[in-house]
Amino acid sequence: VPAAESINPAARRSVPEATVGRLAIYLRVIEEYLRDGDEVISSAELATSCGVNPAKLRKDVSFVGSFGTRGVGYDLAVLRDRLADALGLTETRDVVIVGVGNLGHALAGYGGLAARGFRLVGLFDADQRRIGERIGHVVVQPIEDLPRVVAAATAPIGVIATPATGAQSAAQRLIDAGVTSILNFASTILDVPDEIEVRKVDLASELQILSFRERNRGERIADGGTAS
Amino acid sequence: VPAAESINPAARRSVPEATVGRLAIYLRVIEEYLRDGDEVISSAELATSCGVNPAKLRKDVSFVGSFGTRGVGYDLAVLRDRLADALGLTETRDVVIVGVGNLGHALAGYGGLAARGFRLVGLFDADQRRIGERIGHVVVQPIEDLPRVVAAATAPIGVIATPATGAQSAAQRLIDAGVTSILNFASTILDVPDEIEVRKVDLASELQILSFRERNRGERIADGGTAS
DNA sequence: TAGATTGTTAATCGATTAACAATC
DNA sequence: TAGATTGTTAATCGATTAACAATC
Repeated sequence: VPAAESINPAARRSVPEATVGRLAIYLRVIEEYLRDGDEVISSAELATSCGVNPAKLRKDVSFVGSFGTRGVGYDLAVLRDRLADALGLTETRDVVIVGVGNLGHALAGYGGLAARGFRLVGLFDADQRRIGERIGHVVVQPIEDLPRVVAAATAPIGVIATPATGAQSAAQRLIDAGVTSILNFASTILDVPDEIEVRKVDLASELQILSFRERNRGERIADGGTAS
Repeated sequence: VPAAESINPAARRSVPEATVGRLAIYLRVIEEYLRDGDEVISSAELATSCGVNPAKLRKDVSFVGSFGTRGVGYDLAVLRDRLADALGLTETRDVVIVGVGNLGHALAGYGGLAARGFRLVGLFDADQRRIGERIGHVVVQPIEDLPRVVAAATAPIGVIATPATGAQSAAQRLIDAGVTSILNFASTILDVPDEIEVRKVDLASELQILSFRERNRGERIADGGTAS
């Protein structure tokens, strides 16, 4: 008897973190198949293209719903729409970037943002000399203008692309302005309140992990094999 | 009776993937404490600074060895040396970057590389117009020169910073040249042989994960809380 | 009906963490 | 000796995957 539990709305199964990341990958690969004119795909084929186990793919998709056809596969257009919906890509999300050095420039010019429903609404730098520069259709503003831009945007995500020394201060300014989700490219652990969501991308750490694996080749006992 | 197992060298416990990533973080934070002139630290304090559970930190460190002092803590200099050693940072690792657009520029100019024992030995681009440009002390070369540079380097890590359309071809060139570890910034799943190690950093995916979390605030049932 | 493939259950595997004996 | 903190065990938790009933 499954009982009460399934009635409680708070118990609705939340999508695991790892699954969310993979759904984004599935979505991108699905779009490639659609561009090629395909209409239906099996979990086996899609999983191969995404570099995952078919069972894992089906399980991941099942968190969003069940809209495949047994004996046939998934309708690619339906799958795309449902995943995009689940990932919140039907509405545009605003993004502000703090720090307009090399990395900030790269992020600001990254076409993938707009392609996936993100809109860059602000570029900020503490360095006077960078103020006024135009990147794409956005002009670099002084960091003091951050609160005004955040207030005008709808729940923007803050991206920190400053040097490590400026990262904590950038985070504080973002939080004070009302930002609750931060993507941190600086190699610093940010000290933030619990309710602020932070993700960290650390280039040097990624290289260190690769470096470690290389050194330990062969020492490994049957590992999971993170293929691409 | 623990027996034979502990004798078999292949059974030597390998360091888990997730642990390797955190060791790199611990190392960076330890270096900050050393700069401040500190000499000893408890797992509790270091764990707080790194945003992890003290038990997890001790467990992670124990994969590398046991060199703390009960009742006292860890000697910071010893801990740094052992972690750096375990992560293979005592010897310099060579790095080549394929694709010198905005992101390639950012990576080439990233000071954190040299600071953590990585040496940029080659910059390559398929676009004629970019050949010859000097970034730092490295000059951009035509992609055809890749094999020669890789052959001269010691097991370099290949970084792909091309647009998505050029990523698979870049990967193939790297592999043909003899590279076995690849860090992929392009938003494409690379099709590579099993023995090639690939890590993927996808900016848009990171934003999508943040975006998803934001949308589902409150729906979550007591989650792990990935603090900073 | 026979063949194929999903959706889901249950088993497995690995990672996190509480707890505590060891020991400084 | 008393207090502190490590190193490690064992329990918990969550994620992966094999397997198969459901069903097109």
